[in-house]
Amino acid sequence: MLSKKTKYAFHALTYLGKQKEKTPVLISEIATRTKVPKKFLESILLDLKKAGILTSKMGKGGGYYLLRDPEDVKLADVIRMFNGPIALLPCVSLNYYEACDECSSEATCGLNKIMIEVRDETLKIVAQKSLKDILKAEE
Amino acid sequence: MLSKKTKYAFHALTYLGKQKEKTPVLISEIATRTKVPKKFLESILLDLKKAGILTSKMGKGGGYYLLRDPEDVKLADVIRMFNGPIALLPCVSLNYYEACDECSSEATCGLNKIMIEVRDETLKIVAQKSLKDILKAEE
DNA sequence: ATAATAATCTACTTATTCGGTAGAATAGAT
DNA sequence: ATCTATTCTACCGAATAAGTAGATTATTAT
Repeated sequence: MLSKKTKYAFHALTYLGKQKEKTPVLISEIATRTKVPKKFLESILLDLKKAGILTSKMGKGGGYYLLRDPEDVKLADVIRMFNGPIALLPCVSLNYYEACDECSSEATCGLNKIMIEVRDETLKIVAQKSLKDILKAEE
Repeated sequence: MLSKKTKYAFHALTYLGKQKEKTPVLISEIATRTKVPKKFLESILLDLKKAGILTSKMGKGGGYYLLRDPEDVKLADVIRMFNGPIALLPCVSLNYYEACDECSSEATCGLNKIMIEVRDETLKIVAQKSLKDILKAEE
């Protein structure tokens, strides 16, 4: 399951992606409209900024807005950032690989093989679909 | 990611599935051979017994053994039992469904639609593959 | 300059889950 | 009876997730 943080990140990104103008949107506006707790949202937006997906402007007239093109914000980026591995086991993860303590060899582990299948099918969707696809599906 | 408990359950089931004879196997044997902490393994085996996948015999010569045919132990059964939902969001789960607090309507939620895709692809593998497939892949 | 605005940073708190342990109770075999 | 081995109840510590509070810093308008 995705953490609430991850889900909230998607909600916030979707809200920002819907804006016609690329003018800054207040944290508090995003919070009330997406129903995400404001203070919790703050740290999420900050992470998205550090990742170069959003940027912000301080002071009056400030707020957050999308920096990257929605097409270039892949679901996998957001999931990895807030949720960690996409694979179901560390020994099958591309970005967070860790050897299995129990298995003597991955080559002969049946579970390993099947979990690679699951990973690949999930990645097929999640690494190709982007914020743009979410926005398109909302129309 | 799957919890260690889930992974351990698969290891134990695989070990039992490999037994030629259907004679009871000691918890301690399963523990040492699969490298799963014995006491933790106990509770896992107990859950598998309650689910009707394993059964046990007490006293001398006792232990655990498979009750169900390996083909009838789907990966999805084990994952749901120890890890919960297979879907990535509650609003997309078949067995653990919960409405989304933030979304006004699932019909118009773009994230929801994509996560249904992910769920279906994962289920395609995990609800069809069984312990038998794990065992086969080990050979 | 200064006041108002709004993001940023630091540091908690609280709840939940995970991984694991201890020990008593119970049942079966000899 | 006694030994063996499973079952059951309850607990513990650590990590993580979720959320809160308040001070600080940067920007803009007046």
